[in-house]
Amino acid sequence: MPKPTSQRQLSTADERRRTVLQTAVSAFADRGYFGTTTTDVAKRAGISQAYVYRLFPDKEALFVAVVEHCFARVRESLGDGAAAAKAGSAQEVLDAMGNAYAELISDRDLLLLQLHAQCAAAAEPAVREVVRSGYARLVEYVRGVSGASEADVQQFFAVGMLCHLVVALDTHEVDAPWARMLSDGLRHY
Amino acid sequence: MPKPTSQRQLSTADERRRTVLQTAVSAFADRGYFGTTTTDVAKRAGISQAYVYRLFPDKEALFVAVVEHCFARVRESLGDGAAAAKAGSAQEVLDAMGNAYAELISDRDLLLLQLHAQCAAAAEPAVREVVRSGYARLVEYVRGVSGASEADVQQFFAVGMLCHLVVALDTHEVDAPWARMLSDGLRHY
DNA sequence: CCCAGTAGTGAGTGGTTTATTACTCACATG
DNA sequence: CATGTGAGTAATAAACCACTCACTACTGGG
Repeated sequence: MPKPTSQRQLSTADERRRTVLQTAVSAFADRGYFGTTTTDVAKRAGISQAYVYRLFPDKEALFVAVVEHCFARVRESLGDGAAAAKAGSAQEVLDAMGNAYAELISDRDLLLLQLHAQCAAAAEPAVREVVRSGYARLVEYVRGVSGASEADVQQFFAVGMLCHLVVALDTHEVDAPWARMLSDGLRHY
Repeated sequence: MPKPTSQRQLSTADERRRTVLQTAVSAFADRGYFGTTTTDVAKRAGISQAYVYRLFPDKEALFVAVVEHCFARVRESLGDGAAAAKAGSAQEVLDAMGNAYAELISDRDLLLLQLHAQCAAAAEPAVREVVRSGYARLVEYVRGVSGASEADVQQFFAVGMLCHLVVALDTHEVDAPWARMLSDGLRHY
């Protein structure tokens, strides 16, 4: 969509790929891998649908790249949290990372994409692979940097999964005991 | 698919609706709401695609019915677990229910459908509604029958969500520390 | 100034998908 | 055995989707 009047700024393909990756997060966050069309992704990125196929070989590769990008952001955010509690006890480090994660996923799209990636992982081998290796990195990092027990690390991820549920259901807009029970103590911004 | 040779057994529409509901669980379990076609559902049920639309007004209503059916089965299985530990402490009742749930979801399809329902809940209001009320019933039932603290009930569901992750990723076929850390102590059959 | 290479698009193609319609067949009842 | 009703389907409409290709527009280097 070149604007004929203003001076045009062509990006390099690499730059464009990065911006498409970012905007594709919110595209896929809505309806997941199967429910999102490449046209949706193109529209959000402000490019033509055809150009999506110049930047990525096919829809699956695009989705995989988006998922990987999200895992990288999560990993980065956990790192920030850990850095903020470097000298603390194992539990303090876990808390700090939980906090950082909570802040990160105040961007609802990012969390929903994690959830959709998990769903698509069950159906598409390529997605399963990237989600597995994503969680592998996260689990090993959390265990290593916190020094917490395996059980505590497991608990840490269990609570993370609970976050996915409460965000997907938007329980905080439900005023009922069951909703409060599920989301109690989970930080959100 | 009437076999012209053998004598034909027509079902009533209600019977048929029930069998379609059951077989549709495994159809939707593979690729979720958006990734599964009504033809897939029809094939598994052994009826024509057109007849799916006689039995259910549209795809969304079908999916909602399937989700509701699954929640009913989960609720039932928790009830069985609770009955088996009627006189026990709160924690014993929770454990018994966890066990019953683990046994129930040794049927992988049932668990995957829960996961896909959660994903679709984020996009489709009708699905969100049924998933919300499904979890509402489960949470309130677990809380009531076990008498456990709110924190313990929350923990119970957090572990349930962790089950969704390890099944979606098939971690038990991955031989690595991170996979064992996530799935350790989770019963499976 | 020209030209090679890259950014980017319009206009499709072939295959699918949801949903409808018009129809056939089975069966119970009087 | 005529007939009404519900079970079930084949065929298709209409929209949509992943992916392709031929093409134009911009830009930097010689």
